[in-house]
Amino acid sequence: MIKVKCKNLDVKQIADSGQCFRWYKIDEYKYKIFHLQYSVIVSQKDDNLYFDCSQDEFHNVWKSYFDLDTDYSFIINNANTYYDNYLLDAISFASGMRILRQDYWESIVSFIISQNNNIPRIKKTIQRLCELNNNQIPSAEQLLLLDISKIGLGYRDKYLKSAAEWWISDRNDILDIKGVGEKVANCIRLYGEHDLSSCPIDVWMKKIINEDYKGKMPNWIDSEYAGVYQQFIFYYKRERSR
DNA sequence: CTGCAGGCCCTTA
DNA sequence: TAAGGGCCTGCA
Repeated sequence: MIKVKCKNLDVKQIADSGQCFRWYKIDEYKYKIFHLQYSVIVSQKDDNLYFDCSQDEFHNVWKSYFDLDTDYSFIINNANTYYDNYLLDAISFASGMRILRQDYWESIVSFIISQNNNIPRIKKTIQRLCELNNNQIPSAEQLLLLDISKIGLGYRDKYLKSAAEWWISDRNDILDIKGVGEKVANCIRLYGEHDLSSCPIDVWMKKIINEDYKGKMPNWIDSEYAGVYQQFIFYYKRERSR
């Protein structure tokens, strides 16, 4: 068991932020998390995180996954320069939010599935997809060989096949994938490439812009941390609307 | 029963 | 920076 002290990290906030779909809640502040070929049980008490894995695995895998080398207090302080009270309220509400460094291919698969979909079904579908492949996200090559027509993907099944073909043909513009538009592309850039300036504008963000920003784009939208600020606000809005 | 959930594709104008 | 209908599925 590894114990790590972490500032600006709240596993519950991350788990409920809609960026990851393979976290399984075991208990309050305790989750089983799958990433690549690894899985770990993580629990949190105050600023301490407990990882049920070896020192080596923590340093090679989970430290990076949780983005522990990024200084979120800097990103949070930088928000003061925008004089945006809604953003500052969201940050104080969700100061443990982080952008995980998820696998690029898994992000492509996950966020294609997420389109026009709800989180419980996204999670269920991804789990069934993994069950077809020894409880791991199938690689592009494996995906092309699998029958994915009966796991509840709906019309998105052909988009996943398109993504697999795109991957194998070694292209690089994700917008060439059928089923990837601007919103999904920005999710892939933010969560899969850790491009913190990418800011997915989904129906919730549109609602926030309309209701809380009077229809005007926030002035931090072109910031190098726009994706992180979006994550604070998205979580804040959704939690308060429950 | 309808409506809808963190969109995108495709047709049409 | 065009607009809008259709789309799989599960759940309220």
